[in-house]
Amino acid sequence: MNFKVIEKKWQDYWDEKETFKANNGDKKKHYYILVEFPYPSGSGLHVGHVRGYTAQDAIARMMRLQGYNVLYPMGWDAFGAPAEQYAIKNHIHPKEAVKENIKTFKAQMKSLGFSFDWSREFSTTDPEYYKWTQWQFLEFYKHGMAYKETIPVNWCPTCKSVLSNEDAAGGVCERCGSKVVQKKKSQWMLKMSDYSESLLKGLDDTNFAPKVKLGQINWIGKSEGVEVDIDIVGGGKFSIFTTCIETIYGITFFVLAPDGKLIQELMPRVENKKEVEDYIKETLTKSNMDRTELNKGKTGVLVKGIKAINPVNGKEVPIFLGDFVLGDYGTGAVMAVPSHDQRDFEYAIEHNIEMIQVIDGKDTKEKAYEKGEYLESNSHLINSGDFNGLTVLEAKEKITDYLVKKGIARKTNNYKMRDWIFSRQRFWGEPIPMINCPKCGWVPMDEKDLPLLLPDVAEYEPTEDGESPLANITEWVNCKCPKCGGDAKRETDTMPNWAGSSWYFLRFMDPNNDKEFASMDAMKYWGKVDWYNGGMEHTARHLLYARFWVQFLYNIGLVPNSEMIWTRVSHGMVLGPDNQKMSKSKGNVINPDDIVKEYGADTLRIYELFMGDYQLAAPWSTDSLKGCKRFVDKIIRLKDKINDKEGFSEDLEVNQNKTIKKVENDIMNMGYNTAISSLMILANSYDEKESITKEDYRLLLTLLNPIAPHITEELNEQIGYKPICESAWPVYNEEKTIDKEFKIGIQVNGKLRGEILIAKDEDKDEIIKKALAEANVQKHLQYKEIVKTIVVPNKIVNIVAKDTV
RNA sequence: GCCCAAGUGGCGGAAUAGGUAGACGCACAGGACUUAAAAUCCUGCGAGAUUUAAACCUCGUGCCGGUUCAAGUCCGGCCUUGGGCACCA
Repeated sequence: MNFKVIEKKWQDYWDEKETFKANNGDKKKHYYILVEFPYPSGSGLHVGHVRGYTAQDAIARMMRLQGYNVLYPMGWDAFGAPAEQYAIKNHIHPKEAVKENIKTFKAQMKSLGFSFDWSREFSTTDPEYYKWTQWQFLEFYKHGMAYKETIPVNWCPTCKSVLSNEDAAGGVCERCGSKVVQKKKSQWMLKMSDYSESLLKGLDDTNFAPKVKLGQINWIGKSEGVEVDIDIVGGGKFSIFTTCIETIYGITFFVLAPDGKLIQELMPRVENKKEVEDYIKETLTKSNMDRTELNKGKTGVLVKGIKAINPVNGKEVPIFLGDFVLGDYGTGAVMAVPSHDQRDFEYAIEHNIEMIQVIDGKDTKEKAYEKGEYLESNSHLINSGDFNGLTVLEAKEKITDYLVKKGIARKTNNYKMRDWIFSRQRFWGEPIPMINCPKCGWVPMDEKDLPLLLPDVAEYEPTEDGESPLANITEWVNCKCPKCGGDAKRETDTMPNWAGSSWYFLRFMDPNNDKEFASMDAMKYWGKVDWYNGGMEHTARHLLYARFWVQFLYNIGLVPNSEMIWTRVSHGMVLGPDNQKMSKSKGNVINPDDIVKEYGADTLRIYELFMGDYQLAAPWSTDSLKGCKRFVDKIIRLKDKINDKEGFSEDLEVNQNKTIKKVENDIMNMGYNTAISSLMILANSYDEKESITKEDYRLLLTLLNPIAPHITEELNEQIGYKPICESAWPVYNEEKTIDKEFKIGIQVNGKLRGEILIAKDEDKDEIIKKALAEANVQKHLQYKEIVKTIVVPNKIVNIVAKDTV
């Protein structure tokens, strides 16, 4: 059988009949299945994409047969640096490059038979789409959620672009791998930090996989603590934030952030100005990553001439600068308690500072006695004035109360999550629709003028000084102020590629709407995305950005729910045959096109789901793939066994019912590999028989159809049925999923000593009688007295016996 | 350093709620069919002791201990690998 012909035939059939079109407002039960839309890179679809799409496709296809109105859409996340880099490298316009790449991707997806509703396809680079991304940005601006600020940002000298903290992870540019440096730049920011608590709480309204939720929680990084005012000897004060107020009596120094405002204010009083200024300068050359590198020395400098006062005991202690304290986290100043914080401990040793132990229970000469440890043992306070003898937990509360009453402290929460740096000095992004007027300042564009199109130019490489390529295009930059009508200039920065992907799942619900980004009716009809799948690498930031975006839209009344994604799961990577991450440099990349050509789409689909636990990484094995090909061949061969009997074969009934149940449950629980294995078992049981009925055969085809849709449709047609995609999913009978007779194990003292055949739900006494009659069981009971007999219904018998002597 | 996940045959991996460990597939070996090969079919396949053979027995799910009639699964303590976050106070 020629799979190339068959696959094409059915793909055309589905296209023609619009089999996978989802209808807004349909009275059927509805279900929204989403996979992350890809960035259409020049290298084409990856076998990793195929794994995720196939899994979601299996759910979509099965649920359609079960009578659901399923929305399974696909689109393109085509803005962003990689598209621009690719275009620069290959000397074509990014618009053209993206168009080409989308064509390739789409053809590849079609060749794999994914049941996407192509009528809803769009790209984030379509003006009809990014018009709404810009419109939403204006909403952020109008609600005070977007602002411009000059901040030190992560700067990639190679890409000549600013990167978000997230993009600069590891001190290295995510895109090109160059070392990231710090640079001051005026940037558009979104006030994401306002949503810290709400993004945390919102997780309760989702059904994300636990590890996904945890990823969100860790990223938000809430810590509850106390902010305390610290007086400076001779006037002035500053605040510190601590989560360990119980150790306040142990303060032996304070550390200020070298890049903070505080040290600048204190500078006139500093005695060793030169030393301090040098240290500040040195710090500013380092990225946050360098500064927070664990294994480096604890650099710092004593600020001479200024001392601070410990508010609980009036003790005067020195102030240091240390680059491990960051200016933009907390208050930019910390209290240091070397006896109870390892980092402070090392700093104290390095700079020869005294230590005071204030919690009992462990020696602190070699190593700090830290929070994790002392909280667990709930030790007592020492050297802490009136609070001596209290347990750590009591002290935490009492000391906080005391300071709050005194009016010098406040209970506060700190979050690691910062505002979202929303500017990119790039050509290939959504232009930010803001106008800078010399008279009126920043003025938002009138929304009726949206979309603000990217100019059609030949030059789109970044400028040397790091300004966006748009800055060079004067005819585009120069404009009139919407407010006063005077000469003004456009913002030349563009949005990050995270922007378009933060709301695309809303657009899929109503993709052709030219009045609004999506109608409330459409969003209410579909509700939340029922099932969202993507790579683990996107579960932290993309998901967080998208949730933030949605929560904001909800707060201004534009979407019906504060969370628009119900279940989020992630799949494991497909590794190369060498068990390493696939990469061109390692030469271990498998191209799905080659596999489709040689083995067919169905075989590839089966293999990608059969290769292992869906949520874990699995290495590619062409040998195993061949095994799946053999399975497909076996399915084809089974057709020759069809006899002319009506209905189902009686002796297959239990196995068939079992398999329907298992396939259904497994697909909904991401147990694709075991679903396939149970289908193999069913196929094997058919194969053992002399002949099977048409109905038997059709059942197997239907069950396999969500995973291998082409060949099953073809065989189904050949035996004279209407297409599976227009038929119903079989319903199993729970009663018939269990054999009438089966074997159970007999144990003596927990060790397996025999097997007996029992009837389903057989009488306990009868089972024991049978068990005791087994020769080997008797042998092991010799010279023993039976103490207890445990019968687990339909599972196992365990006879507990002890020696009679 | 912190957080998360995972460690089961030669390999990928199975094992609803603690109940016969190794399903299913791959690889390998032997056999059948064939002029031959491919394809297909049959048999074997965790380690070990014993035996003509089988039955049977012992050990076995990263390591050490525990709970239980019964542990891959639960508890305590480690080790290793992968991923995430990282001097976040």
